[in-house]
Amino acid sequence: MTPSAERRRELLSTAAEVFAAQGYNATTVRRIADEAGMLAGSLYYHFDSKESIVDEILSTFLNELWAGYDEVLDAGLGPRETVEALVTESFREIDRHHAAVAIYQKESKHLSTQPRFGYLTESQGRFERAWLGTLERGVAEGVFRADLDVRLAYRFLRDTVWIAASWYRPGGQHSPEEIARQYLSMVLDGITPREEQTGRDRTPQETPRRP
Amino acid sequence: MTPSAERRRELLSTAAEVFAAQGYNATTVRRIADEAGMLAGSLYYHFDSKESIVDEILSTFLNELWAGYDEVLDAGLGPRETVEALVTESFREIDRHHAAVAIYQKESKHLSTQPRFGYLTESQGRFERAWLGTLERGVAEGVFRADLDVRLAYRFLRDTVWIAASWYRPGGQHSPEEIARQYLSMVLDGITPREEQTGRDRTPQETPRRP
Amino acid sequence: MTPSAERRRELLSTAAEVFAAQGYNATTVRRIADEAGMLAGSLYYHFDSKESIVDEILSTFLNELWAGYDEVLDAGLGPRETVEALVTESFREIDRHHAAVAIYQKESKHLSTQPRFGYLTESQGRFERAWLGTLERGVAEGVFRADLDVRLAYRFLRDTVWIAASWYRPGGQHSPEEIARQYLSMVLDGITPREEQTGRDRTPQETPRRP
Amino acid sequence: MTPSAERRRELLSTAAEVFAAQGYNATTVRRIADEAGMLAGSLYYHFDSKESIVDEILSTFLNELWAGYDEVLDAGLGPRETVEALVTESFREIDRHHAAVAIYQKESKHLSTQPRFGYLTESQGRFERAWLGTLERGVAEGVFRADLDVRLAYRFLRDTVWIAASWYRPGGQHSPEEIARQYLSMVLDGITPREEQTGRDRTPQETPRRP
DNA sequence: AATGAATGAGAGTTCATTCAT
DNA sequence: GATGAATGAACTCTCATTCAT
Repeated sequence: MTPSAERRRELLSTAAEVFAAQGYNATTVRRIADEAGMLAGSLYYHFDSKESIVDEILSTFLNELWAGYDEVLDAGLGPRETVEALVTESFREIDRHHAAVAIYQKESKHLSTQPRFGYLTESQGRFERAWLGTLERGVAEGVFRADLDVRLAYRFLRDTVWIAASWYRPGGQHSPEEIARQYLSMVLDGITPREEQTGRDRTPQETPRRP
Repeated sequence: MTPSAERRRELLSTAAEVFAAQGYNATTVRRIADEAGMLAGSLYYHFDSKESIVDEILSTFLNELWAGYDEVLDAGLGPRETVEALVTESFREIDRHHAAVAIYQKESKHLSTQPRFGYLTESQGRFERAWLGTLERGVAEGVFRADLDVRLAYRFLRDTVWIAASWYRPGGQHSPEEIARQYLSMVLDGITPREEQTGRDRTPQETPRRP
Repeated sequence: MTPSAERRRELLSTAAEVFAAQGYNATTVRRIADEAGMLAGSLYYHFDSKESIVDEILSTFLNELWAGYDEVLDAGLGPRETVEALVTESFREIDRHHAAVAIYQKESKHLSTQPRFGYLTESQGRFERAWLGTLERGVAEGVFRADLDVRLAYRFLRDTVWIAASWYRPGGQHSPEEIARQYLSMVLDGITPREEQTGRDRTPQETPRRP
Repeated sequence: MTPSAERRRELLSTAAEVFAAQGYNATTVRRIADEAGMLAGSLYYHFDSKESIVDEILSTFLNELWAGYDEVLDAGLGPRETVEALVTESFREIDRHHAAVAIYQKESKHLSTQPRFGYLTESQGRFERAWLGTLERGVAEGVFRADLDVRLAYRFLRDTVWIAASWYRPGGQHSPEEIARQYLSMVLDGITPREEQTGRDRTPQETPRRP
């Protein structure tokens, strides 16, 4: 990585942190520059515009996210295992890119109205297809409840996972895998006890962290 | 209701709609005024500032919300029934004040840093106590799973419900009670089938709409 | 005086008080209306504009002022007695119209640039001629010091008198005549003792208040 | 002096000129910017607000003024000489900072109500103590007339001197020292001739300009 | 006579952006 | 690579004024 690219990455990381904390609109480019130890004008040596900064933050994040997702989706897992793997992968992304995820969560609806951010809408579509497909397959195979409103369940799962970015802080007491397991146990089995439940064999297994 | 108060309510409703759609910061008072069919300056005959508009939107909403919540919390219900009633009440509030809820969801973190919006923080505290208490009681009584991480479950339930305001549109095909029932069935029983499940008696009953 | 004219006079008095206290520009017509117990718009039933309010305040004041001044100037007094009478008359005007005087003092320079307030400039001219003439006559007659820079002395006297409006409050411990006597003693005799001074016969006599 | 500080000084000087000519409230920042050859927004690169501009103008002026006054007050002069030196110093300040003095004269009453301008009130207090003390000392020592109402004389001297800023223009035919001499001769000896007056020895001497 | 609601011009201020140095 | 100074559009808000009632 060239030194220039390294600086760029630093700046993007700083900007993401500020955007996540204050919101895109409420964040001034001056504030970002302050945080990076330079003057507002100097940022324009590195980036075209404020917009192109979020753009790069979000697209970088989504590229990585889909690399992980596609690996899961192409692995030929069953519906339940797919759900478990997608959720776990999501919490890992929150762990690694929590600022980008928070921005994505808060601003994507607003930003996606602009052509430049068309990929947000596109990504949302892939998202929807992946989840809906998995859920429908699970219902068909009897792995998920027959009376499930899959569209509602899709929104439920989607929101449930990403909203965690609003409170999750990396380095806390729970690893992303731990949080994923807890979430999955609630979503898959519910918060009320299952009488016949033996525990171990129904609770989602820990997915090993990839190297 | 005096015509003046009626006009005020109309304007607040218009403003709430715009705030919810575009975000507080991204919304100009000109836009609100446009939508209300007047000039930007004219808004200031009715309100002190843009801030006092959101303030009134949010505090009105929270007052109504807590009226409903308190009724539930004071009813002496069991933990499971309390959760059901709170979730149902929440979806009703989303139905009635979907714009206010969306604003609350998106902006309260940011706004609550200002003293004027201290009641947001306060409300969040009451919220947390009500939910945590109910969950803990449920675990103690064996109504909820013993291995539940209640703090995590609290966040899960809280966010899961409110985030629905971001996609819920009143007058759609599902009534708030219907959506609440579906959500509750996922949260309480999970999305995987329960072998011994008799269905009817474990699925949350429809809570009758209050007159 | 018709009741309408009476109300008008009240409003003008109220307005003058506020203008004097806060300055013309800094005073909002709403503030005046508040003070008068009505709404801002209602003032426009009585007056054409904010400007016409000051206009009426100032022109009324100046008319009365010049009535008094002209009486003095036409009385055929000597220069010293003329100065004494003008100063005394001025302090009486400050006593009666202290608000108008304060406005005149603070705003006339600014207002007189507008054609509508041409009479302010005109009045200032008459003022200057009256004072300068009196001073020159006094110097010629040996009543005032021969080395006097009359233009400087004119400004000195003019400012010295009117500036008192900025701190004078009617009903205080000194009557206008008393203040006039003190001022005149400073201006005419200076603040250092005159060796041969017998006091009584050199201190300006109290001018009897007109009925 | 750095070029930046120099620019700042220029802008302050321009602003002071406009404030003095039109009054603080009546002056728009657009007008100041015009006069400075820039756009309104550009002023905010140099200053926080319109208020902070007057603030800097007034506080800079008062600092310099009190430097001069304190030198006089600490010099151990007699009361008459102190009055002469203070008046002379004042006219020099009017000469150097005529715009700031005019602003001080017109706006300080209004501005001093704000906490930020508390130093105006404070300065007025020091002013009062300095003048009153000197006058009282003079009366006690027999240098000033025994029948002097010192509070009245204080106001008289204070206002008389500063009001001159409203008409004084630097570079006119009279030097500040010349005007001070004339003023002092009126104030100390009065405008009527003193029979026994020897002239030279009682007229205030020209105070040499400090290097 | 007065109200209530609005107008519209313009105020102070913010901020993304530019560019010569 | 970064600075310092500026731009210009847009923003929130103020206020004198209007007018139907």
